[in-house]
Amino acid sequence: MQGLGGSAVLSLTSESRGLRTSLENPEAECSQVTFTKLRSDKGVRERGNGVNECWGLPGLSLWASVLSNSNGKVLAWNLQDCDGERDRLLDEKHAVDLIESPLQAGGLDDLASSFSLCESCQLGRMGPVVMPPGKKVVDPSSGSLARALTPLYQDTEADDLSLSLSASLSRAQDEELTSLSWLHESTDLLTRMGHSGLRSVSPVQDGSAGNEPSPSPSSSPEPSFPCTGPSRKPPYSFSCLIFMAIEDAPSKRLPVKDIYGWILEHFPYFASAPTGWKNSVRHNLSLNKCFKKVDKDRSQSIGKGSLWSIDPDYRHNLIQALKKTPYQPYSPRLPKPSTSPSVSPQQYHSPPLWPGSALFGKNGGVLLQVPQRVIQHGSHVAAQGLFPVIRPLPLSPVSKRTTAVRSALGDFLSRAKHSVLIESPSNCDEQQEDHTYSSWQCPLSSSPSTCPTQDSSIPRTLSTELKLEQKDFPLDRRLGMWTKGHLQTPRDTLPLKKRRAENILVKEEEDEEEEDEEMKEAAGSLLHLAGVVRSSLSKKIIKVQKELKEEDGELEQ
DNA sequence: GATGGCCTAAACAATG
DNA sequence: ACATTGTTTAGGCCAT
Repeated sequence: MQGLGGSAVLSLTSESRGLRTSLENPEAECSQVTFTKLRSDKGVRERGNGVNECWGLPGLSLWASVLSNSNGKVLAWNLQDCDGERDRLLDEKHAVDLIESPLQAGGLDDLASSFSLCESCQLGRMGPVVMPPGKKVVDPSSGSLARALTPLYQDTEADDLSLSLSASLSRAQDEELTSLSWLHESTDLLTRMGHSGLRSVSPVQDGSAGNEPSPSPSSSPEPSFPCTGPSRKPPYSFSCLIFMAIEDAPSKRLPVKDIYGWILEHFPYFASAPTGWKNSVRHNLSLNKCFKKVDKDRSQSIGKGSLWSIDPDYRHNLIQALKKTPYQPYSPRLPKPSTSPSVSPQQYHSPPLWPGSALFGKNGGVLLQVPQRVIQHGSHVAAQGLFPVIRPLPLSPVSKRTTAVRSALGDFLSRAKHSVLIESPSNCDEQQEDHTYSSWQCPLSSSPSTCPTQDSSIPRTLSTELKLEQKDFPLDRRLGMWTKGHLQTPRDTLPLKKRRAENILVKEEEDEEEEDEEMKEAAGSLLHLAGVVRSSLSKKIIKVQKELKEEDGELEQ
C-alpha cells in the first residue's frame, strides 16, 4: 500500500452560514488528501437552515458530506463513495483535506472523536483536524479509503480521540449532543452517504433523493473499489421492495407502475439494470401471496391494471422478511465471507429499528421523529470515532433518521459487545459486479444468519416492527404459511391467489400478541441503547472538556 | 443430495 | 395495434 506520508487532514472552518472548508494552502501544513467540492445544497434539509456540502477526493470514489446548521455547527458529516457521482457533480476545487472516516451521522461527536487536531493547522478554535502521526496513512489507490483506515481505529479509543476536540466542537457538542437530537439533523446528511469500502450495493444517490439514476458501475474510474459503486443491487428481495413501496404509499396501495417508480426512485440501480426487473416485480406480485390485488375503484382512473396492497395476513411475514434480510438474499458469485472467528458479523448490524415502527411510537418518539417517508438504500456507512466499527448500513435519501439512529445504536451496541475488528480487504476485493437484481452481500458477514436484520429503513408507516432479536425458530414455522413450500395443504395445488382467496386463517390476535411481545423486547433494548449512547457521549464530552481546560491551563502558564 | 428461497426469463392472456 | 399488466411455468443459483 502506498502511503501518503504524514497524516491526512480534515480542515473545517465554521463560518457564519454553514460550514466551509477553508484552508488556503492545506498542503503546506499537513494535508494529505485533497478533496474537491462537489456541491453545496442549501435549504434542503427538512429543518431548513441546513447546509450540506459535499467534498470529493479526485481519484477516489469518495466524497465527504458535511452538514451544518445555520450557525455553522457541524451536525454531521461523513464520507461516502460516489463514483461517477463525483465526476458528474464535481464543480469547483477546494483545498479541503479530509481523512477518512466514515462517520455516520454522528455530528460533532464523531467528528471530533475521529480526528486529532493538527496544531499547526488550527484555524481559530475550529481548525483542521489531523490524524495522529502515529496512524497509518491512507492510500487513495489502494481501494476503500475507509477500509484502509479502519484498522487505524481499531484501538483508537478515548486516548487518541482526546486529542481531537477543539473548543468550538466541544461547545457545539454541548448543544448538539446533549440529546440524541443530533440524529435528527444528521440523518439528512445520509441522503448522500454511503460508505466506500463496504458499501457493496449501495444505490447511492445524490441529494435529489434518487431522482437521477446513478451512473452505471462501469462509469466508475476506480477499479480499485470493487466493493463500491452507486449502481449496486439493493439488498432486498423484490418482495421487500414491493412491500416497502406499498407501505410507503399513503393509501397503502399502488399500481404496478407506481411500484416501479418507487423502486426506481429509491434504488437507482434499477434505472440502469436490465428491464427484466419489472417482470420480476410483476412476477412477485402475482406469485407472492403477501400481495393482494385490490379491485380498482371505478371512480379512480389510474389507467390499466389494479392496485396492489399488502395482505394484512401476511404483512407480518413481510416485516419478518425485511428483518431477516441478511443483505444477501441472493448473492451468486459473491465470495464466501471470511470465517475469521475474530469477526463477529453481528457487530456490523444494527437492530432492525426504524422510527416508523410501533416500537418508536410506543416509546414516545424518544429517539427520533420519523421522516415522512423512510426508505432504504443498500449502502453502507462506516462508523468511526464514536462508532469506529465499519459496518454496512443501508441508506436512503429518505430514511435518514431511521438509518442514523439504527446505525448509531447498532454500531454502539455492537462495539460494546465485540472488539473492533476489521474485515479483510480481500473479502471485498473479490466481490464482483453482479447483475442479478438483488444480489448483495454483507461484505462482513459470514453467513446470512450472522448478518441479520441490518435492516434498513422501512417505511415509517409500517405498523408493526422488527424485533431486535431473531426468533430461534424459522419464520416459516412460526407462521406456517409463509412459503409455498410449506403450504402442505391441498391448497398448495391451487394458484397462490386462489389459495389466498380461500381465506387461509391467520389469527390476527395471535400476531398482535406476538408483535406486542416483540415490541416490548425491542423497546427495552432500544431504551437501553439510548442510555448507553447518551452515557457514552456525555463521558466523552466531559473528558474532552476536561482536557481542553487542562490545555488552556497549560497555555496560560 | 434435498429442499426452500429467490431471481430471471419467457410465454401468454387480459386490459386500456 | 400497441403497450402495459397479470399469470404461469421453467430453470438456475445459493443457502441450509
